[in-house]
Amino acid sequence: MRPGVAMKALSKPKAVTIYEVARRAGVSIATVSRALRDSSLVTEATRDRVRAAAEELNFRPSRLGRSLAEGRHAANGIVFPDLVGPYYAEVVLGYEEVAADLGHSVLILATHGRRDAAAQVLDLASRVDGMAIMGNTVADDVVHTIAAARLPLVLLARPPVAGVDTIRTRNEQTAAELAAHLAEHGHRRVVFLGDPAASPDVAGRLAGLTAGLRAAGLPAPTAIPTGLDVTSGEDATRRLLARRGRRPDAIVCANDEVALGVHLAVGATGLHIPTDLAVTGWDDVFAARFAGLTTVGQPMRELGATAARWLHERIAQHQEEEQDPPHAVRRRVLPTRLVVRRSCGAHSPEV
Amino acid sequence: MRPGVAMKALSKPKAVTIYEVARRAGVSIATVSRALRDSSLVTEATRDRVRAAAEELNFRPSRLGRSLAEGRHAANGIVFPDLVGPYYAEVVLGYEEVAADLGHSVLILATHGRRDAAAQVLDLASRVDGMAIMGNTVADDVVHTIAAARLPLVLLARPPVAGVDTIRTRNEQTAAELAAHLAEHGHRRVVFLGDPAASPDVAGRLAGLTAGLRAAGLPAPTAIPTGLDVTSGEDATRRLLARRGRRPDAIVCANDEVALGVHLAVGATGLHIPTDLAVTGWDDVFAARFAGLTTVGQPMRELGATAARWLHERIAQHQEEEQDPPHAVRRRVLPTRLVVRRSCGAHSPEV
DNA sequence: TTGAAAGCGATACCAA
DNA sequence: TTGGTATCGCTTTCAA
Repeated sequence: MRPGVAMKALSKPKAVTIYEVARRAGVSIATVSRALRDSSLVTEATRDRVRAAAEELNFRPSRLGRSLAEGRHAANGIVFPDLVGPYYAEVVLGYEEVAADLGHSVLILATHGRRDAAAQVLDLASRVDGMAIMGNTVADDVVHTIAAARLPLVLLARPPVAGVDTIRTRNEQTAAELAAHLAEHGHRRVVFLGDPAASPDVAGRLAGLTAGLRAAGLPAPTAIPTGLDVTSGEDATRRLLARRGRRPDAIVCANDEVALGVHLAVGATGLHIPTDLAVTGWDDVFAARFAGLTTVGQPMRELGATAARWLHERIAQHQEEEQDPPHAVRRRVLPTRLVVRRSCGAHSPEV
Repeated sequence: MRPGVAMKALSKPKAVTIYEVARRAGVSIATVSRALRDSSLVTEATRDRVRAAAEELNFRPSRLGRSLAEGRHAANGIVFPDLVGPYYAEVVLGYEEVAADLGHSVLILATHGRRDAAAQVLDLASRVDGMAIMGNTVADDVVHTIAAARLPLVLLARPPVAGVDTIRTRNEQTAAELAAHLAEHGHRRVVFLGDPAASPDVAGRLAGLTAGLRAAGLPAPTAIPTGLDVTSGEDATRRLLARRGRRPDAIVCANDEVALGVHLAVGATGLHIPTDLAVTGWDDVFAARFAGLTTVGQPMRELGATAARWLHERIAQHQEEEQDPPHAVRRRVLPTRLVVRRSCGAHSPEV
């Protein structure tokens, strides 16, 4: 035994290819390919022989070779701002589950507000047969670029772009309901915590709130731009309560984490929710239930699942159809529902 | 204008390839490749010409072509059971963030307890340069198969496998601390809600609890196999409280969702936590704070981040090094910490 | 500095 | 039914 040779043999482990299987089975690579893909064009005997050879060599076909030849990735992607908080995780979960069932691998990309997000999204585009893009992740021109390249696309929780499917959840209308509810409970001075510029959803909620308050004969809410996490909610609340002048009697938050931050900060001051101050959130995250937070529930799982389903259809159409007229652009707004708990001053025992 | 031709032109949109860029720029494809990848082997003039041509044609290099030629995917994967609950989402987030920073795309795969999980994982293996596998997703033999194929691998929250890196969080020791804490508060009759067979983590927690109680001179806990979600916790609690005989005075749960389920079910009976019954969870999810739940915090983000970092190192080593001796197998157990809140009977004002 | 051509690992067409 | 071979789109020697 020559040690030098043994050493060499271990370096750069090459994967087993279809050629080796062919040689071992004594057939051509074409036959191997057919045998392994259950083509009816091979004798049972040959197929078994090939199978055995593949088995012995522990052959796993290269995805790259396959995809290049087939002209498809059998994978698709989803782009979201971040995975912090339950909201995006739920959407991604709904997406992954459906996509996997439909035979696609799933690539995820969290942009984290990075400046080079566009480049990352473009890179992702080169790895998939289609992708879903959520909220405020990339600018419209990037979406246009990708759409122009004819990559199947679905937009989530984002303003529509011409020619591209879009799914959103209802913001304005339910926010108006929330406003009406607050008005009924006698709240007059309403503050909104959230940055409408940060996300289309937030903007919609503020718009609906404003409209709802107006309809109840109340003044527009004071909007205070705030991040979407707990800490932002706490900080904003501390600043707000430290201000001189009349205290607001209701704080409507852009999402539940902010509202829970408010909850914590208010608790620390000795003020009581909802007696001294009403607080509401949005999303109905798991924790909202335990904090008794009035909020708005939205079908996050379904949002992701629908996106995956639509995307699948677009991809299938893209790959199969020869004639051009693609079916009409789809738009859908999923319903949301007001979830009343203690924090808004209601006295229903609902939990 | 001939409509027929125009129609035809629209079907099967072919992507722009390097050949067209080459033709347009009046150079060879080799030069295009070099120019676009900032090789020092091209004149500035040529490079600019190529760049311009690429720009005009809106050329995006094919990932498949590139990867096939380079022999790497520039992508890696993470396998987890599900994305339900905050735990896995956090781990995946930590993973994605680091992996993206290191230039890898991320493929996710939730096995959802499917029977064909092994096949899915094997498929994933053919799409990545390395992968992280969490908890109870696939059997050890699948892990062995993948490891044998020399695909870089990191195991998460899972018993070690020979030759493969593993990262876990501390279970036994902290569970024993928890037991001691409960004993101090005078709890004697302890029930454990969770299925040790379901996950190595759960088994570790039960083992630590048992050891801790024994050390305090108390009998072993009664273990009731339970799922890991809220509903399972509620159901188990209802059954437990309906049983005749002495009620337990502490329920230790395998994770926070179960504990919060207990919380809800107990609340519905009119019993009071912690006066009538102590309850503890595990994970310190966001909601635990608002439910006043005593639990154990673990660094989920860091778990994912570390996995991504280790995997990156393994991949780099795998692709670059010629000589064989790979560096030693790594094992790490990340620390966890007891988070005492109201639900265990402590009277600390901590929130 | 540039170009021709040999891979990379499959699929699928066309003959045999 | 099988085999030979072109093809997918790129990277990277090897020559010029």
